[in-house]
Amino acid sequence: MGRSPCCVGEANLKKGPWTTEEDGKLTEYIEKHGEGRWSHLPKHAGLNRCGKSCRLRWINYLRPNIIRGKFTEEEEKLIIQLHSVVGNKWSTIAARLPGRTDNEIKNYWNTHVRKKLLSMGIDPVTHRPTTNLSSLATVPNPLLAANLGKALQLTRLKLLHRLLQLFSNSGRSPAPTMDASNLIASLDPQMVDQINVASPSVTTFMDHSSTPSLISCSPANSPAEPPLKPGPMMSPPVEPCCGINLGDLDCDLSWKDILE
DNA sequence: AACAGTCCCAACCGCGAATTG
DNA sequence: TCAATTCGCGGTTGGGACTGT
Repeated sequence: MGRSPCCVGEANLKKGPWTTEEDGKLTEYIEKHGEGRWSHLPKHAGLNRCGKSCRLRWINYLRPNIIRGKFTEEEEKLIIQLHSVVGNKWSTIAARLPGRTDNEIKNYWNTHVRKKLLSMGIDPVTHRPTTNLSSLATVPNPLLAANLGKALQLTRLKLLHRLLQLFSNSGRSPAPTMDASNLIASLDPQMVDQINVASPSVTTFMDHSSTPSLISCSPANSPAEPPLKPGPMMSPPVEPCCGINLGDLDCDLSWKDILE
């Protein structure tokens, strides 16, 4: 059903950063009465704030046992691993990182991990090697950007070559993937000529207009804790396409494999 | 020192789910 | 059963801190 915006009609409610006095009032009230009934809390605690704002302040900042400061390597690894399973379910991820809040993890992801993965050529959404040049272009490192040109051309070529090998091995005509035609279009024409010598069917990609999605593999390892429900970012069970099990195909196409 | 650009994070917003009456 | 209310979540933003020129 949803609801109207929080605290609509409540005039003059304070917004913005909390003062130490407000923090004190909120902490004192919750220590006395416990969490919950957030909509009534501000009135009873003597705060001129929206209940929602109080809840957020408590959960993300005032609650005891909150760990503040830099994330450890172990935490970062765990976040990446969990994200690959559940996607942007920050609260689910936070539940497995004691002392960390969903907001903190979300911020950390958006400011650090995302960029780190992109700079490694990994799509932070799918956790797969990215072939999307626009996402690579967002990598802030100018050195990386400067070196991208030739390296990317080579990488695209290898990726295409590998795809073609897989398709030809299957005995089927190549069904273009989401980015295959874009890859071709972005290639240096001379390079396309070169791969045409080795794999004349490359340019047949260009004639296709349909664009099936690339497939993600299920994560190889999941936490030992109760099984996590994959989030919406995870691909549905892999369906055979053109008689090929694309799941297997995609698993075979690891980034390392492509580059080597 | 001054300014511009970028980074980072606390807090806000709006939505759907869950609960209540 | 259903509308109203409350809660919790994920996306987004504002502005202070930091860095480079």
